[in-house]
Amino acid sequence: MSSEISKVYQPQEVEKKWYAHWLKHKFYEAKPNANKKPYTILMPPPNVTGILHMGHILNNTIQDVLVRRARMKGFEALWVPGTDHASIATEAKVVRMLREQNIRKADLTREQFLEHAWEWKEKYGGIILKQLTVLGASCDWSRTRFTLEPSYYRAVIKVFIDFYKKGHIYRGLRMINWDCEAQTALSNEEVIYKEDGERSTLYSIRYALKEGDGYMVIATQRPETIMGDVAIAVNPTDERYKHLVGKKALVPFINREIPIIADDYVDKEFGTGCLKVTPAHDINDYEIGLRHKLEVIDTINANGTMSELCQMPEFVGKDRFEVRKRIVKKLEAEGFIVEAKEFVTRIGRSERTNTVVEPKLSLQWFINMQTISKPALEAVEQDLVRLHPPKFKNTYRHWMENVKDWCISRQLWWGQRIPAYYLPNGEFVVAESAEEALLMAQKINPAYTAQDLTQDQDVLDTWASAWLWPMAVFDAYEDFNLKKSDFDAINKDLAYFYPSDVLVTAPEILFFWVARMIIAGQEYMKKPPFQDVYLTGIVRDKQGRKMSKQLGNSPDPIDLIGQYGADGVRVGMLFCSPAGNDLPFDEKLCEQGRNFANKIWNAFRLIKGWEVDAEAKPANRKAISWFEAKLNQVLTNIEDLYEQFRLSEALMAIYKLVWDDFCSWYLEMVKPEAGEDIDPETLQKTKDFMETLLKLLHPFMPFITEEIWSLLSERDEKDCITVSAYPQVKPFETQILGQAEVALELVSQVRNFRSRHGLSPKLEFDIEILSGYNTPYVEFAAEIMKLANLSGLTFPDQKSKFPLSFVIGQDEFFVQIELQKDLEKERENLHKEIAYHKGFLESVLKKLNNERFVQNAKPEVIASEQKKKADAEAKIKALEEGLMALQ
RNA sequence: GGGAGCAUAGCUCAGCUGGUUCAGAGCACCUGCCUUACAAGCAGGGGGUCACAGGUUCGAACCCUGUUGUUCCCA
Repeated sequence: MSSEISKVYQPQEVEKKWYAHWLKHKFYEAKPNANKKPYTILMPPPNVTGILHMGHILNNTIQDVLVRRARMKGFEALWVPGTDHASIATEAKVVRMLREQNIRKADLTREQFLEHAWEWKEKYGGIILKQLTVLGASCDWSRTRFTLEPSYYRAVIKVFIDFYKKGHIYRGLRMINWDCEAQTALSNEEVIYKEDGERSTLYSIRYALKEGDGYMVIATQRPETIMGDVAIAVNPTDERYKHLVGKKALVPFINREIPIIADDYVDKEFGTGCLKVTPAHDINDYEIGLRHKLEVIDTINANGTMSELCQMPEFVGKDRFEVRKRIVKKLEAEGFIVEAKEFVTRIGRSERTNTVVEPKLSLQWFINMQTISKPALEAVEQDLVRLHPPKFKNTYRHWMENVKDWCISRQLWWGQRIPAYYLPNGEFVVAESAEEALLMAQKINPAYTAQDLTQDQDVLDTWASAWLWPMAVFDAYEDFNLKKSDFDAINKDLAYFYPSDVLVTAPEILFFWVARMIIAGQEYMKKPPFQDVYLTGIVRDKQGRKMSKQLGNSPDPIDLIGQYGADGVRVGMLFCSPAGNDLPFDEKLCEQGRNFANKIWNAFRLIKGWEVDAEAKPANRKAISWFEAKLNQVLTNIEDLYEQFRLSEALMAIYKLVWDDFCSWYLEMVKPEAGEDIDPETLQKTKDFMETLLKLLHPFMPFITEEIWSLLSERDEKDCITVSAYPQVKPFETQILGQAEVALELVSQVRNFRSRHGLSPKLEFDIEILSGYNTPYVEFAAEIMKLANLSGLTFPDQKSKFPLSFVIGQDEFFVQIELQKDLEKERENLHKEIAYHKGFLESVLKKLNNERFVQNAKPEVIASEQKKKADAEAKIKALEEGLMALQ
């Protein structure tokens, strides 16, 4: 035994050493190779603002497993890393940072602000990618991309222009979600609602009718918007108000005359059944307004304060929530309020700033999704893109069939600036550059100069750049010709690596990102950007809560890796993560991963410690043949599991193969007795097996496998497991597997027997076997004797005089040992067993005696029932005889 | 409010076209062991009315209906 090998596996130095080694030899850099098939994975680019959390660990471990396996299987495997500029999140971060330095964004020019933003990005933007190296990510770092770098910027702008020319992009007045704090529009997906709703007050307010003394009572939670009211709506079937439809009411305080209208949207049950219609401040009211051709009165400014249009000077310029408090008091004082009650409602808040989102009519840029989304829906429907697990197909279809236009403008500076240039006459032109825009403008009026043009102040939604990721990472758009709306050339990288093979991401961004990437891929490449989408679960804590910074319930992945090793954390993460299922994370899983690494380490130590006797004859051919068959059987299964993206099951299969079959059975079979040496053939075969197992393990546990690989034999420094050839399935003997199963069951039963009778494992004895089929016991006699510590196995013609026996199937085993104690207990056990089998026999007989069963069931089913009957009868007979012998 | 999914051992999940690969795996648990690869280990063991109620069938964890609970998506 080489004493310098530690008894416990110590991952820390090993991991650093090998990661550096891999990078040094550029093992993970890929380029088009005519002799190999490509295998591509594009990393979902993490936000530059983020730091590594458990979700990243899960997500990137899965990608790494897939790409490492593909690389070993001989593909030109490419994993492209990168980061996303995340416009809102990053801008918010930079604004906050500047505020701490007493700098206000409003005091900076656009250029000055962007300088700060870039500085921030350079400093903190790469943290996650750096952290991924600790996990062992086998990315091609030479291809690291950023969604705001120059060539990517150009791509986004080209696509905007191309879409505009094709008529897919328009500028329009729409009701959008407005973040009053960030002062920007939000997409629907950026508005979040608290799960259980939020408490609010529902006010019932009296509106006088124009004619007579009557009044109507409306219910609202936003009394500050009443000055924007343009109608009162009731349900057309509501008998209470039918007679009022067509009449007029008066808005409190300002006494504007508004019509009373009938609209299906109104819920008779909610509040009083009368709805005040405020098209400027509610999306549903806006739609009612459109149907009834009502005026829009916008009483709230972009920053959330009341505008002049509210006609109440005392409120102008005051925040809407403050105005709500004040106007309630005023309404109360003047007797307008009938009732105020608490209720639970859904309030939309900005994902980034948590401000209550204001529905706002605003001029924004939109992408019309109707037509362009069709090919993307079909791609999934026809399984050109397969979602894993497939249940997401429903969700996807539902979204795509009800897709809404996509608001892509954001009132921010950090991002790709919209390439629209406004002219003094109110028109605008869309162009790649200011110079080009001027030329276009001069076609409208030759007198225009550069000073007459103003570029749109807004930038594009981050997803409007991220959706080009599969193409832009290969610089596809550098060859895009706007004039003909097509590529002049498909560059080598793009031609070779597009489409990618698998996208691994979270279901939360199925629409945000995945769907839109498919749309863009179909639009420009006429091919979806990936074949399989593996949707991971959400990592939750033990109590089932989502892990988040606010809750502080997420362990720091870097600490975990320090504690359990990267391999241990990877394995722990994957143990509990079937695709699409949330995974309740428990540090214990990492512990299990670490323990597994240690087990592998010790198997290696055992083999490494063997002294070889060059003269010794091969002693373990049976064990070797068996393990070879077992290995191939499991490998077949593993391949199948990978095919179905059932990674945690594939890992479990390997885990059991290594721990149970290899360590607990095989190594125990071939292990030389203490002080003895091993024969050369067994040693060689065992090392080969170990290498094969290491290769199977490598995608999951890259570091320990590389370390052992290097220690197992003398190797050149480029001879690394990470670039070795993955094991291929070979045909295997099934017969020997069946025999071994029978033989190993006997070993277990002998151990069980010892345990039941309190016999030491060291006490040797003979076993007599009475079986109709001795082959398995004969073939594996040596292994059985070694593992069960028997002094002999014999096959007599008749029953033994020894009273202690046990039964497996139809086979009886007699233990050659005089045991006086515990006869009573033994009898009890036998009684129990007999009772069980009699019960079982009865249930079988019930079937066989049922005429309808015999008539209807398939012949093979009947045959199997008959075999069950025979087995049970034989077993009962044997057990009863055993019982007799004990009397 | 509309749609989709899920409910199997203490926990996390397998269980394909109904029938011994049908009640399984890993972890946890219990018992005995420091047996010179590994106590981060070895050997053995217990544990589930397959959410509930009906139905179809010779036969249901599996198919159908309803109920309850739960998760997600959309409004």
